[in-house]
Amino acid sequence: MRVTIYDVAKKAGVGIGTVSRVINKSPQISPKTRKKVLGIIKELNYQPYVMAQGLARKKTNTVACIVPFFTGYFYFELLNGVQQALSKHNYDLILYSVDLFDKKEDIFERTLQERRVDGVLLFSMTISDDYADKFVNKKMPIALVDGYHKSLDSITIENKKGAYLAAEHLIKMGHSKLGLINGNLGSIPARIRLKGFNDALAANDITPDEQHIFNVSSIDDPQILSNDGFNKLAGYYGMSKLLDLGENRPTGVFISSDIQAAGAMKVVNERGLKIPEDIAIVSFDGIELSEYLGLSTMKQPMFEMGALAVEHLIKKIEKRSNNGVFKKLFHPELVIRDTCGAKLQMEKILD
Amino acid sequence: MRVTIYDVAKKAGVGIGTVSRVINKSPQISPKTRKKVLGIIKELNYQPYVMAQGLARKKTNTVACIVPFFTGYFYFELLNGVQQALSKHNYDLILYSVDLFDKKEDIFERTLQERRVDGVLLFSMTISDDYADKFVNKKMPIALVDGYHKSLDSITIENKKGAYLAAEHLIKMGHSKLGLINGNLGSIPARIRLKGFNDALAANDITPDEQHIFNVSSIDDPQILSNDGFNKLAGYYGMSKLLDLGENRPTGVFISSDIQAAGAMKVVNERGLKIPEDIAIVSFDGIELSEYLGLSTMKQPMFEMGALAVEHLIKKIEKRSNNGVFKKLFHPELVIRDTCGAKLQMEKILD
DNA sequence: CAAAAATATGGAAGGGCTTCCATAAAAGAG
DNA sequence: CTCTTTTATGGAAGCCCTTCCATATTTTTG
Repeated sequence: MRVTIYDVAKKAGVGIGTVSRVINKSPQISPKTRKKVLGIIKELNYQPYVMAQGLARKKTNTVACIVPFFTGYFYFELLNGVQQALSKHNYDLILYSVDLFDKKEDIFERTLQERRVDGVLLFSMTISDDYADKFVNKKMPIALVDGYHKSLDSITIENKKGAYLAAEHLIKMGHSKLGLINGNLGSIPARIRLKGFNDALAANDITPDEQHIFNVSSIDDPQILSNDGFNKLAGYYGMSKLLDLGENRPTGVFISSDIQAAGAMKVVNERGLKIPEDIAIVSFDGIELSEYLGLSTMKQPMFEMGALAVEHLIKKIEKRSNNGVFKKLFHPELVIRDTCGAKLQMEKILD
Repeated sequence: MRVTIYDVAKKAGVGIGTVSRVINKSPQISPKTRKKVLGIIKELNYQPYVMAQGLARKKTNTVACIVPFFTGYFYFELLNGVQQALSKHNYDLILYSVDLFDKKEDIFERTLQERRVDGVLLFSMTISDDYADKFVNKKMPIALVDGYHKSLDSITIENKKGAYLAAEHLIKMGHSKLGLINGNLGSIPARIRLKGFNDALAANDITPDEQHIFNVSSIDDPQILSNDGFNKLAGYYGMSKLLDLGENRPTGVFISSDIQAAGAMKVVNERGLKIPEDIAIVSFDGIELSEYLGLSTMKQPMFEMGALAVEHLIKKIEKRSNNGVFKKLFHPELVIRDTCGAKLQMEKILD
């Protein structure tokens, strides 16, 4: 039979309320009693039963993370930050992976109703006004990471500035025929990155060439469209299109995610072209993969974003935060590796 | 106020027991009543409250996954299989990441006592006899994935055979100076892979050269030692040592994990050597990264391993399984990409 | 030293569900 | 149409906690 609070109370010769107060570190317990009860707890190896605590407190000490799992590594690093922050606060993490669109709403519905969790972390996904309202009305704390909704807390990255800096860097490297491989323009990051890209061109008096701008929206292959086009295949396909232009192809390409860049690099290699000599690349995200590939990329501080999201969410859960909508914007940082050509240029200068 | 089973019962004009039975798909409910109650449930948008269910049923419908998180991608793919299998059975996944050793035992203790979960999946970790007994005694189902304990269910990979095949492949490619970069020999996979490697050499009348065998155990840099040496840095360091041998270096190297291979490839490139021309590599694991790097590797069917682990665990949880200890051995499969030199050789032949 | 205030403790009620036992309704048998 | 069996339903008790209210104990104050 399980050891309950009653067993502890009886053995310690106190009431169950007292035991409960000891467990919950209530200040209004005499040191003597506390010590006695703590002794018995250890002796019986008692541990409170979370389900019962949850029922009584109406609190689960658990947070849901909804992650578009299939996409890969980006979330892994975020998750790491999240996990560490949560365990510091003694919260558990329930992981929901979403692949299909309707599954997302399913999970929203469940988290709102079942009350299995005290709060929700939503990664890289959109949320309809409808559900946003539901979360607000039901007072279920939610934070979007790498996603945006006007009435919800969100932690995002300066996408526009990132794209701007990436393009600017390529321009500084001497490229004037600039390409862009983007995700689905239906997604906000894709739209904003396009804007940043265009701004950089404009600021440098470069007229964008429509041919050099690829976005996944024109395609209807579901594999290419998955995850809003932020996938390997889309990168492969996009780069093929650019290379098909022959001499007209761009010489420097900004690719809106590392994962797309991985695919893009593959085609470039397959066609016998050299990176960065023939085509220079700067991408976006800064996942670990970029390091292995030698990708020059705009790095997002993912670990920090995950950790901050947790800190903030817990504040809301524990009502230690005002009720305003919290928005935090992180800045991406240009990490120069091999694909942008900066190192190569530097070597030449030094020679 | 929350919608409870009482609200539904009242509105439907039935008793709470009836509502409960409808929810739990009890057969002994007349179709008429079922329909009526189901209607009200939808109308009130009622959903049972998991904490209360958990308390009453003494069941949580949740499984804990204990993962050595920091290491990386290997677990990501396993997790994917796990997650999908779990959600099919309507179980939730609580993720515990372990970095420090004592944290592991902490989590064991908690899962055993708090009863927050119905079962545990332990990835790539050892478990002491002591804790193994505790799990058995407390009847808490647990399955080890990529780990072994005699009295617990486990799902593992044929490490010896995998290493054997990898080495054999290199030998077939014409290499006779074979190197090995291994993890910490304190870990079982590292020991077994060493054995497989040696067996392959013996079977082909090659005397192993001590100099060509690197294992992390001789080092005391904590970074290199982390995760039993299955990390990038260890690979980098190990390969440096082999390359330091100059003309004496091995021409073909079996590296016991993809992640180490990534580090190893980096040094090889830095030193201006070519893969596979100067050094051929076959590694182990088959994580997604290996694809990007063009690594020839022994692929573990990770998704399947994760999924099977779940299926099995749930059977145990739901008592649908006999009580024997379940052991399943998966077979790794050689995936030929660029680093082993097989493709290159093939091209030469075709020319 | 008594009265008032502050502090510590006991335990009933309540949280939302499942389940068992008792009872009511329906079906079958004679 | 009545009696027995089967099937369907109602609701109390129990799962293990927290919390509030009532009471007991200690400390402070005049």
